[in-house]
Amino acid sequence: MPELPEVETIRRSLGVRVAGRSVVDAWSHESSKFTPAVEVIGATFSGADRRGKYLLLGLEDHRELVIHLGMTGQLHLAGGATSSRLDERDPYVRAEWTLDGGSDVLSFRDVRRFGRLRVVPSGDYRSITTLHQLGPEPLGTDFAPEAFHRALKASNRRIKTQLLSQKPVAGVGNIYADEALWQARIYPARRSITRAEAACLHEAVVDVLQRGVDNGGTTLRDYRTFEGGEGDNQNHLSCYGRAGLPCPRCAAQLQSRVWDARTTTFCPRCQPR
DNA sequence: GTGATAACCTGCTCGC
DNA sequence: TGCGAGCAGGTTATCA
Repeated sequence: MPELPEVETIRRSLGVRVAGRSVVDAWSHESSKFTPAVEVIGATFSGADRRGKYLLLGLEDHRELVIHLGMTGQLHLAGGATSSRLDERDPYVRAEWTLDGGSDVLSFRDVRRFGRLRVVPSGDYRSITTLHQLGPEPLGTDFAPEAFHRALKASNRRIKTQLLSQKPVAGVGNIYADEALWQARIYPARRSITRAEAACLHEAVVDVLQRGVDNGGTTLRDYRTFEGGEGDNQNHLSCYGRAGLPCPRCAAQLQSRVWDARTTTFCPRCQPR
């Protein structure tokens, strides 16, 4: 499932491929999650940016095409204009944009339809609540340990649930939350942490996300890079998805539990209550 | 305002 | 072999 490293990996490839290209035609699935795709017909892409897990495709008419990949979203640029025949279209493609020249098609494929598209005025995210209220970028200079601790203290929810809320910090999903909490030795269901623990978690969040970016993202099932390849970070995970296996740090058996409808893997010895 | 929970969605795995 | 149940999880809506 695309989290910050996966979206960033896609952004880096996508930006250089679509900048300066105009959209001459578009198609969308009938769901209102995807119909905004056709609003960009006639516009020209200016580049690709990212906030948290949101991909922001700038348009030269001062708008942005905001893409959330959800659980299974994939973006792909294909040559050869293969999209015109409805009966030949991949049944899981939810939107397509035909670029100038007519031979290149940018497609958004999303098997489980958890993804969504939106077109907004540049920088105006008020209509997208989560994006509007998004916490600081973890790999940017605004993400500071003190503010992170204050944000975590502001709520009584479980620490992991708070990380997934995107408010204390942007871009963390289930995989990197488990990895960061394991690295920081913090029990995921804790409802408060000390300043020192928050500083440790801050460092772990930055570390696991940067490692994810460096490894091209984590491919467990659906995630693919813009070129269609797999990431490599799944080969570097210490905790997520390893329930029943020995902890790489202390060899205790990693455990799995469900909190707030999210499966969480943790080490009962390294991450005590 | 806050926290918890259900719903959305479909492929895959597992047990019978 | 085939079928049904359960699971995966990011975001949004709803309820207490």
